[in-house]
Amino acid sequence: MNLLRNTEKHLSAEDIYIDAVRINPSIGLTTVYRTLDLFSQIGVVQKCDFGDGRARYELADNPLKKSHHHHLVCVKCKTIVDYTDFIGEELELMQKTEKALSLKHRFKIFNHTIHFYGICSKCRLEA
Amino acid sequence: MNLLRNTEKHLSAEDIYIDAVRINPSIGLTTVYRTLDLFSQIGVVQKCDFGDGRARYELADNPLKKSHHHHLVCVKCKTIVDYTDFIGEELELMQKTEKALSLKHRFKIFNHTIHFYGICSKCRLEA
DNA sequence: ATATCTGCAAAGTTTTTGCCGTTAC
DNA sequence: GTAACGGCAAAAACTTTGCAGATAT
Repeated sequence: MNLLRNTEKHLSAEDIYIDAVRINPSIGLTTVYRTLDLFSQIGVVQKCDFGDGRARYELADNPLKKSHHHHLVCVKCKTIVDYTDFIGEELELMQKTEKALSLKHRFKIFNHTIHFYGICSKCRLEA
Repeated sequence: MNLLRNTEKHLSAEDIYIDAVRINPSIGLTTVYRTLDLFSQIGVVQKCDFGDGRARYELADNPLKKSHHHHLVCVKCKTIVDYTDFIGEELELMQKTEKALSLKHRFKIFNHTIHFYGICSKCRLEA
């Protein structure tokens, strides 16, 4: 039961497990972790750690596709906002950097993430 | 006992705890976590999750300083390589993006990270 | 028949919480 | 005296592992 991770985005392993059980009620959480780990190692899925102790997963979009986006994280309440501003310019720089790093460190690179960290307006007022 | 996180970089909470105990043997791991959490919320320390289940911490350098760097992560063996290529160009783009995001989402942004994900040469050969 | 896949339960790790004594103002 | 800090032990949360049965080649 492998073909099901075309769901949404920012899903925790448990979210995915819940979805998966709806499709195949006999699936186990272990399998979800194993599959996710495999997928992230071959670059199909991007594992994201936002610092809340729970890993999130999303489809590893090709940076050329318009779904390509990055994240803005509130370090207090852990809210995650997706953004797509300046993605064109970002892509250019990232491709250049990726190329340089691939050569220099002999990595096969298949993805990248950008996180901005800050405090959202709600948390700033509450403090 | 707060003034001690001027150590090196990519330290796990436990690494820091071990260092801290050397300075003040009565300190507890809890305090390390509490202090680190506090520091990361005010932007003094950058909490980094590289996907190995253990959070790392490093001094949140001002992006203008030359210590500013980003990371290249092997998704297999979790090796982390620091890089500083194209940091000048990156900075320009990041500042522009940061400004746009601050306004649009009313965040107070104080840091950003860029991660490239791939497979290192060692792991590629072993597979 | 052999190798791979899977679920369950148990174990492991890392991080957080509750409680209470101590320190600071 | 009251509030903030800090440590210890216990708890919690997430993820991984061992094992045995099932599936596929």
